[in-house]
Amino acid sequence: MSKVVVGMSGGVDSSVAAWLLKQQGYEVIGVTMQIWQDEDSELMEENGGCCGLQAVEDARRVAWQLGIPYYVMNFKKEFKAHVMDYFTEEYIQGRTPNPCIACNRYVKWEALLERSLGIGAEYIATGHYAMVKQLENGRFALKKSVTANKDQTYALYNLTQAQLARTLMPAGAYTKEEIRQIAKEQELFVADKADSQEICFIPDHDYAGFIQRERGLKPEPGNFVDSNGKVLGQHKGIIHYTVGQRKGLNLSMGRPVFVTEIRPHTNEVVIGEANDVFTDRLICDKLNWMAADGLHGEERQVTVKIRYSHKGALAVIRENKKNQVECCFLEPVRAVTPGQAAVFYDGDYVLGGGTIC
RNA sequence: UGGGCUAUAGCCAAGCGGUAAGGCACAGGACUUUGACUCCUGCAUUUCGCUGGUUCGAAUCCAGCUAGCCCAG
Repeated sequence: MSKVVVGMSGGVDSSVAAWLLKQQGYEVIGVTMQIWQDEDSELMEENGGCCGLQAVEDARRVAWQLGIPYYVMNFKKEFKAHVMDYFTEEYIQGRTPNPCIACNRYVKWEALLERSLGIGAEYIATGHYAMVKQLENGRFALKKSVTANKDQTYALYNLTQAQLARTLMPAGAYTKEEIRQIAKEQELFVADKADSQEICFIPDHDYAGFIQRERGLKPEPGNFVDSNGKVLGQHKGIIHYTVGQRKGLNLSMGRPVFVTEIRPHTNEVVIGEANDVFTDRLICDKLNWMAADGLHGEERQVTVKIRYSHKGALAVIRENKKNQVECCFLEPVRAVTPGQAAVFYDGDYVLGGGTIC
C-alpha cells in the first residue's frame, strides 16, 4: 500500500481528494501547511483563504471524519522566502508576480515533497483541478481538468519532472459539481464551503500596503505619461499598478485609459487607450518544460495562456539564443504583463511555460 | 477698468422657458486559488457662479455683481 501525503487546505477539493485516494487504496496522511499566519494572530480571516487558521481547524476535522492521520507542518520560512519576498520584489521591480505559481513550485511541492519523502511517503497529492499523466516519451505532463473553467494547470506549469513523478491529483478527473456531490455523500462538513480566492496572505486586499509594510518602503510618487512622454498626472508609486489596469488611476481623460507599461528606472507609468494594450508578441524566460524537454530549434503552433483566467490564444513559439521563447500570436492579445506566466498548451497537455519578460 | 465671450457634480459636457443627458473619475457588489480586465449598481433629491427681476413655471429671458478668458489700450 503506497503512502501518500495529501495537502489539505480545509476546502472541499482537497478534502474529497483525500477521500478519493483512500478509496483507491492508498495509505493517506493529511497535512496542512502552515505558511504565513502567526499562531497568535487573532485575526481569523472570515473569507477563508487557502491557508489560514480556520483552514487548519477544518482540515483537522475532515481528516478525523475520514479516519486518516493528520499533521500540521510549518513552512513559513519557505513561504516567506519563495513567495512573499518574491512577490514584493517583483512589484518593486515594476513587474506583476503570480504568487500561486511560486507557492506551488517551491512550497506546496518542493518543500512538502521533501518532507513527505522524509516520513516515508511515495507521493504527495492535492485537490487541484488538473491531471498528471506520463506520456509515451516518458515525460510527465499536466493535463487539463475535465472542468475547463476550473482548470488549474496554469498555476502548476512550473512543476518539475521529479515533482510530477511523485504527484497525484485525483480531483482533476471530476467536475466541481461532482466533487461537491461526493463531499455531500460522504457528509463532509466542508461540502458547501466557498471556493478560496485572491491572495491568501493579504486578507485585506491591500497588497500595496502589504509591500510597504514588508519592505519598510515609502510610496514614491512619479508621473503618468503618455506614449509621447507627455505628463498626464501623478501616480502613487509604481507598486500600485499593473499592465492593463484601468481602475484606481484617478485620471479623468474623458475616455477610459489603461496602463500600458511600467518603467521602474524612471518611475513612470505609461498610459494609453484601450487599443494600446494589445500586442501580438511576447518573450518569456525561466522556462520549464513539461510534455517535451524543449523545442529543439523547431517552431510550434500552440495555445498560450498569459494569465490564470485566460482562455488561451494561438501562437507560434520558438526558442531564441538566450534560452528564451518568443511567442507570436495569430491575433493580438490583451495586456501582456511582465512577471506573469506564459503557459504553452499542446491540446490538453501543458507543453511548458515561462515568465513573461 | 472700452468691447466681446464663458461661468452646470472631482474633470469634461448636454441643455436654448416646463420641472438637471452622457462620458471619465470615484464607491459598492459580482466574477476570480495572482495582479488585472469585464459586468452590475450607485453617484448634482428645490440644484445649474452670486443677488434680484419677468413668468403659472427659468439652468434656460432681463438687470446688477463676481471670476476667468480673448481683443483693443
